[in-house]
Amino acid sequence: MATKTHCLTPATNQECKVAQLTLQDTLDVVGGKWKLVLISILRGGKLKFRELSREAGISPRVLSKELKDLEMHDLVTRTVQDTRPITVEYELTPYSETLSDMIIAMHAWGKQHREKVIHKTVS
Amino acid sequence: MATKTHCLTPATNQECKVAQLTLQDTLDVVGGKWKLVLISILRGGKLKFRELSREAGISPRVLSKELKDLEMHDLVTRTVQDTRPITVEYELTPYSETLSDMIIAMHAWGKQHREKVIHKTVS
DNA sequence: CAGGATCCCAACCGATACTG
DNA sequence: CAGTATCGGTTGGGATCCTG
Repeated sequence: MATKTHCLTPATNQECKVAQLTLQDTLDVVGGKWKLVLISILRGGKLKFRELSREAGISPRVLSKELKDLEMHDLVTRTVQDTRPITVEYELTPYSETLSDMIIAMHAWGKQHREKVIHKTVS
Repeated sequence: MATKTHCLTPATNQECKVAQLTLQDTLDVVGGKWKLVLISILRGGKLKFRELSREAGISPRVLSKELKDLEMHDLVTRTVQDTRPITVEYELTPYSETLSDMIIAMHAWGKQHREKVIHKTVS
């Protein structure tokens, strides 16, 4: 095949494959319907389980799973408060800040895209 | 407000909600398992349906659906070639370039994250 | 309140076979 | 080759109830 492939950086097909896998790594960690939304919400500060559930509009069962995943990837911390009844606070880790560029880019794109769609619809 | 795009400091709940919806808009368009991978692959140049299927490791049925979605959002073009048998080429639109920042950020994060995980595992 | 257990439905997705 | 149709497995996720 014609190897005029041009990925993110000029590269061989091999490197293209690697780039693809790298992208998929990212999607494995923060892909899906909720993870980035939750992280985005937590950027506003720590929240309790229930608050988070309400903010995101996500059921407890799914939220619980998502938070476990995020915790496993060192993106959020889970802290049990010694109250009565107990409450649990979730907070972003310093490591989660590495996602900032991505989130900002996605947010910017969504905004831009919405405006484009509106233009198209109106015209 | 132009400086801080996120609700870190004193932002209203309203603005947080809007930010969340904007992020979800993006996820609606390019979220899921395949869309960004396909776009990433097509950055290497136009490809025929089968080539794309092989490159991504995606079944024809799913690929067909994904491409329709992408085409609908003006991210790829579908061009029928007058060959025998006919072939169809898929190519990124100029508009798809607006996703560059996002894809680059995601790629960079995946790379960085993999290295971090390796460190953790080794240590 | 946190979050696990259960039930159940819908979407997703892969494999394969088939048609133009 | 491009793409659809069919089937069947897997996953996602909402609702509800339940316990510590």
